[in-house]
Amino acid sequence: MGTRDPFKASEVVSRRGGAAKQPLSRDIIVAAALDLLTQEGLDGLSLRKVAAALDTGAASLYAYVEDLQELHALLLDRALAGVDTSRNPQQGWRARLETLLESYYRALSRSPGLAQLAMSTIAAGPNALRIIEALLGLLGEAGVEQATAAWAVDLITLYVTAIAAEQSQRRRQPDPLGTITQVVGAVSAEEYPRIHALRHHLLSGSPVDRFTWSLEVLVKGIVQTPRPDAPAGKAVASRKRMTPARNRSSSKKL
Amino acid sequence: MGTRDPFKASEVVSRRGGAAKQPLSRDIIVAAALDLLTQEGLDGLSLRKVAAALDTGAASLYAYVEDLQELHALLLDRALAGVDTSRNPQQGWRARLETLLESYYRALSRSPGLAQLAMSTIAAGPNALRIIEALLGLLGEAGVEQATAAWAVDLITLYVTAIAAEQSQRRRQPDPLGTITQVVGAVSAEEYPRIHALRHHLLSGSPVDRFTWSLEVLVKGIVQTPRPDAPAGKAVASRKRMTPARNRSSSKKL
DNA sequence: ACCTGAACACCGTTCAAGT
DNA sequence: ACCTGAACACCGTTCAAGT
Repeated sequence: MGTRDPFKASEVVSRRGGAAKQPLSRDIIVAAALDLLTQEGLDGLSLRKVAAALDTGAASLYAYVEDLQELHALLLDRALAGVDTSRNPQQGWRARLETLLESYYRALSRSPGLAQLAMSTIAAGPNALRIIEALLGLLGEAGVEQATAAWAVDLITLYVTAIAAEQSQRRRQPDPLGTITQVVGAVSAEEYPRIHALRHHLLSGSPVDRFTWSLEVLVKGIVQTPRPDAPAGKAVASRKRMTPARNRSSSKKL
Repeated sequence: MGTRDPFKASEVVSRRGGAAKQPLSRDIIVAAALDLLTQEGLDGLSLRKVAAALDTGAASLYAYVEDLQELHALLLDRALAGVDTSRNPQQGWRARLETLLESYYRALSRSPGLAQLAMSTIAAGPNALRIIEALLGLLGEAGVEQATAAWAVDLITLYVTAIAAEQSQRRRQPDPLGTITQVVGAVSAEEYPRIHALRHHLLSGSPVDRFTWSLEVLVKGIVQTPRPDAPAGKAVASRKRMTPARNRSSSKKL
């Protein structure tokens, strides 16, 4: 194990002969970790490797970071820095919502394993808060009651994270035997008639088409589904019978 | 500790003085792993510990299981065995859908870490297929066009898994500093006015209430949102009356 | 065939000791 | 104060050797 590996992979390497090590800092550590995550995926990310990339030992990182878990959280928030929440007043709430969530989705998909990491890390950094704030604003514009919007934000972000995680990892495995494709394609028509009949539909559609469709599902559902305990104030009077938002025809049974 | 006898935690322990080791088998390995997962969570699950519980070395497991990943997949499917897909013809599709998904959700929530595991494991075992098959049937009854139902199943299962994972891990941390509760509760009113204003709403609601609400959102959205490339006109336009999913006589292209 | 101890190449985290 | 080598207690996986 050569300790002096010229394997730095960071900006400041050495000026002349000597090894001019940059001073450690939270920021540099997080940057190196994100680099590593991007290049090697979640499994390739370790404190030891981050330390090695910074030409030090793993123990040194503990002066700046509590934990591997904390590093994960910092990593996630830094990755979310790229999400654009600026308002474009030209567009309606719906278009802006879609733009924002696509940006969110793309940020999580940028590095393999980032979305996976997001599924096991609570996103509560400044960038996550900025995104939530923006979402609340958009849902408000959409006329969603406040208490409902609070839950809706959770639902939406959870879903975007989940779908990014699912797809990031579908990409990890080119086509081993266990893949959905193989299983669904070979399913027995007697045992699972519906899966068999729909096997092509189940696998069809580009990620972006599915994403767009799912978003539409969520938005439509959210706009029409008040929280059970929502104030009966202006929009909804849902106490026992759930009546669709505003005044739709109340015929919808089943 | 000290829940069971010595250390075995499985049926066949020792008959007489000697240590009568049960023969290994896939089934026994998976059972031991599920035990371990239930008792110690995902982080406490390892091939070495499973082997130790079965009084052997980790290497021995490789005769029955390809991989840790494969063990995960087997584990997940075994956990899904408890999901009830039997039809109760007394109830409408909606009630049955809710029952099924609650059962699914509960199965994933039974062991800590199981839902997390599910997020990084493709569920394609017989029990997963059985659940998908049932979901397709229910969506068909709901009048959802077939191609749309195929995508909807993905959306629904992904969501149930994700919310189970989120909550299973919210339970892991009682209340360290980074928790959502702490962050959201202390957010600055100037920087994040909307989060601040809604901070109580954001945290309110029991898991089951949120789950039920989310499900309603999804179902309403799905019923009303055909796939972009779905056959137009024919069946479910937007919210017309549901057809009793009976007359399959008309030409069912695709 | 089935099983296994030992080894290999890794982990996160702690700590006494260095500067 | 900051940094570190070494150690501790773990991992998944492989393999030659045992029965």
